[in-house]
Amino acid sequence: MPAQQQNAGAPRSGAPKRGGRPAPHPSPSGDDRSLWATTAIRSAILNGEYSPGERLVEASLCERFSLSRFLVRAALQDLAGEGLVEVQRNKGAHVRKVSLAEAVEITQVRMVLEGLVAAEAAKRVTDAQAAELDEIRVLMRHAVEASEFRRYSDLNQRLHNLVRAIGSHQTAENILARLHGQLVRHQFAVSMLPGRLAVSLPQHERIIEAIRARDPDGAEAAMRAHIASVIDALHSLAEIGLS
Amino acid sequence: MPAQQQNAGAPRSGAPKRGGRPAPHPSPSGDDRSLWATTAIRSAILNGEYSPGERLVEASLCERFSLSRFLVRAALQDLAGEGLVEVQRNKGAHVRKVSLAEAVEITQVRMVLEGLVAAEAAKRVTDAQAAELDEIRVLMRHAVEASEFRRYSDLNQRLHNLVRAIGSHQTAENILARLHGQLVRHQFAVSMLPGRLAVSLPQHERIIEAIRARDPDGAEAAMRAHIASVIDALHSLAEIGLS
DNA sequence: GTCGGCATAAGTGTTGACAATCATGCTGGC
DNA sequence: GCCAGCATGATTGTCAACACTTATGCCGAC
Repeated sequence: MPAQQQNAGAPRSGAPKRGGRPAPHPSPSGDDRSLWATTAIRSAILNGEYSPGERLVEASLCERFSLSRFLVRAALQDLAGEGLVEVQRNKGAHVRKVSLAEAVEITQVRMVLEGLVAAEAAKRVTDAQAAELDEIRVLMRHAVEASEFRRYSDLNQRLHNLVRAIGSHQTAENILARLHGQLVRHQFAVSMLPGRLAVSLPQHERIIEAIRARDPDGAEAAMRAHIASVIDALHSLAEIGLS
Repeated sequence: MPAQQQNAGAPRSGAPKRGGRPAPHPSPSGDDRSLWATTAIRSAILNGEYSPGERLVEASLCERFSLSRFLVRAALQDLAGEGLVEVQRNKGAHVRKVSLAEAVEITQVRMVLEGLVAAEAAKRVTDAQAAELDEIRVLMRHAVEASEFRRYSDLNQRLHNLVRAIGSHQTAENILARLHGQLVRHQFAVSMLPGRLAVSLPQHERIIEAIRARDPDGAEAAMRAHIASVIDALHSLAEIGLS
């Protein structure tokens, strides 16, 4: 994925040398270390152990994860394909830094894709799945009443995952998974905006209702309306100055 | 530059199962062979020189493109990330075979993404771009009147490219480019269906009109309607038995 | 004849070393 | 003091050889 803007960035004030990384060794060996290497580095990035723009030196990664350089390189190439890191020839790999404008673009794409998936879900939903949707709705209401941010956020994730599962659209799911990784950071900020919870709940309820009613167009519209409001929230983040 | 590496690669016994590949050497050397390797193998696949499901043996590719195994492997991994090839551990790489069901999924995703891009295009179109759109419309009409399939197909491509350019949506464009590569074969078959030309023209005209009228919702709807009809065509391909 | 098991070939996975390139600090002249 | 140019260290790019896995064909037992 070509980045539109190269941040030729001056070395930021942040510490280039970190005292010490966690250095976890849950399974440094095994049958398929290639897959594990990619997974390990990916989750390190997603957990924020490497910040956006930070350089990923192959030798350091080798040491930290007890991997050969071969595997590290393969993993970095994979992650570059996922849009999580960016590699420049002879310059090495960096954690990709997504600007707010890019975050908006990504969310727009999410909007239309999740809309598609929601429509498919409305066509295919089974009674059991409908019941599970309803269960999530109830739990969400309780979470909002109790103002439990964390719980609501988990339910939000669970709802979107369930909708994707019901929709069973491999192609869309793959792309969504890729995009999701690229803006974990931004999404977190959005969910923290004041009043977001109360705005979000009725939108989610409308999505659930449309799918339960097996109304594809309604489900797509509801999903798009929901994510459109996330985009608005992103823009207001820009005004506040966070990103 | 460096001493030209000779690929001592494959001293195997007579292995050419095929009469012979074209074996083009337009630029076997240069400054960045890594990128060239990926490009070369990709276009070989897209040109149909390797058919879906066919195995891509590293040594053969080395010989054919005069590349080291290292570069071939890197290229295959890249193409796997693009969804053009599929690699199985210890089993090697194959040209990915997209089933008709997958082609439908991909086209559905294209539908919503191109819809998004069309809407953006309607918001941003300049007068000069509007004029170019109109030019394409005129040429399309002439092509249909003369029943010039090939010319119409080119114009179709040109129109979609122009819309993407106007829309300026990097994220959507990247995904669309990836998806496009995955179904060049199917798309060709669709455009050959009888009557496709006459059906397609008014749809394209509606897209052009909506963008020229700076009507985002109309543009999105028109684009979606157009690609939805391509999906119908794909289904009818299934009935005929082609794929 | 056919089926299981072994020997061998074909092909991929991985490694360590070396070359090329980029970043950095130093020297010397002005 | 400042800048060009070189020496040097750090980091990535590439290779050729080797290790491992999977496929293929042969052989003998039944």
